[in-house]
Amino acid sequence: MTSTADAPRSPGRPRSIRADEAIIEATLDLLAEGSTIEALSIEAIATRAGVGKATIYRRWAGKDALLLDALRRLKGVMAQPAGHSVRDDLVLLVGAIGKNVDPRAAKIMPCLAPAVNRSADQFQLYQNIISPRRQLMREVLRRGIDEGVLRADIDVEVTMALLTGPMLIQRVLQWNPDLDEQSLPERVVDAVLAGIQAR
Amino acid sequence: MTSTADAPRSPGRPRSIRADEAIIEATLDLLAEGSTIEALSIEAIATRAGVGKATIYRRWAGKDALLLDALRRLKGVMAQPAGHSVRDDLVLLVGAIGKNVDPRAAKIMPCLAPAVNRSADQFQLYQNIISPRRQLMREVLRRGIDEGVLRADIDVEVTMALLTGPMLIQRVLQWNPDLDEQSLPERVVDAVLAGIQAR
DNA sequence: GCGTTACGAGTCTGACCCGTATCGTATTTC
DNA sequence: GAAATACGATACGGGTCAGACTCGTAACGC
Repeated sequence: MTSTADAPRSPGRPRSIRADEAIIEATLDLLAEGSTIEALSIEAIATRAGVGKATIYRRWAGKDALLLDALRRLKGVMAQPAGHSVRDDLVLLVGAIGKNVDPRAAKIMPCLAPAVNRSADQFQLYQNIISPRRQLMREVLRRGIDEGVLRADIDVEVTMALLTGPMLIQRVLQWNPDLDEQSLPERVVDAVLAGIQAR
Repeated sequence: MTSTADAPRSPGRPRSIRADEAIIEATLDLLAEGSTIEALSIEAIATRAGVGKATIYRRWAGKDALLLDALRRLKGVMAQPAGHSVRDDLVLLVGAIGKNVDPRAAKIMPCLAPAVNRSADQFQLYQNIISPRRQLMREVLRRGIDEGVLRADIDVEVTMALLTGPMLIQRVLQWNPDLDEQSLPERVVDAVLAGIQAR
């Protein structure tokens, strides 16, 4: 991002904040409506935002830079576990997967899958977004171990994948159309807690 | 697909099977090399296949139809569980996730994530590929219940998501770069079997 | 050999897009 | 009010691509 630096003082008309907002919003809207990342054109964004193309190029170097900013805007606030019950905290965190504050996020996420694997930048962006969330879950699991609610010999990293994976493939890929998405967090957490082996 | 119908008998030169193959192969190659679905152009495919554009349009109505056929070709043979140990069968099935006979499949799969959510056709194609695999896993789980190895009260559908999800997000999204992909199937299966709750 | 169809290669029109430049106008500082 | 910079709109050259088409040639049935 270039604008709103600590600017000593510049002459001339200042950049419109409304234009900034409109451009970002238009980008996210178009993505959420089904445009894929590369089908997204600056021209379409400008039209949608009611803005001249030059206004976009004045702020960002190109589509990639704009996308980076737009997606950053999307990640929103992380869910905050209450800290009482380990199970309830896990249900909260699992339920928050792929469910950002911004409802457009759910539609946009699948589009990122290809980008994540092809561009190191996008991969880093993705990791930057999810690694603090992983950390949050890691802490809850560690707390569970400390409190004796969870076994001490579990593999925390694998457990995180166990909790996250089912939710993610369901939200991003609609992996199994017969699975009820709403009750899934609870059922996943309880299944992981209990295990499936007869005993 | 249009060719190789039960054709009563047609005059003129028959369609070249080699061209059919070359076009499909070129399509898969280009996808595996990093082209996204929509960046893929008929022109590029024709050039890569050493084929005229008309030869492609003579067989398929457009890019979508061609892609549908190409991806169908990709799904390959399903892993076949041995049927001795439920755990070993599950490890085999989980290990086979996203690991098709065709090595290009792993590179291509992430590209499909956006398509799956935007086109009903692509969604159906995806479900057609994975639902028999889900069925295979379902049968193993049911067998485990019958044999008393697994508890009778488990939710089979959720358990499948539990086993599949972690592997899929790791292979498709590189969700957690620190997770060792090779040992993951075993660790996932064992964790799901045992559960994580202290007891 | 003749009609038919396919072949690879290439051409052509019409979209669409990028990134830059140039309008006339609006908003700011000095 | 003058200089500077922003604005939306639009035009531009350069590029890629879809699809339909045209070549001259090749392979088949009769």
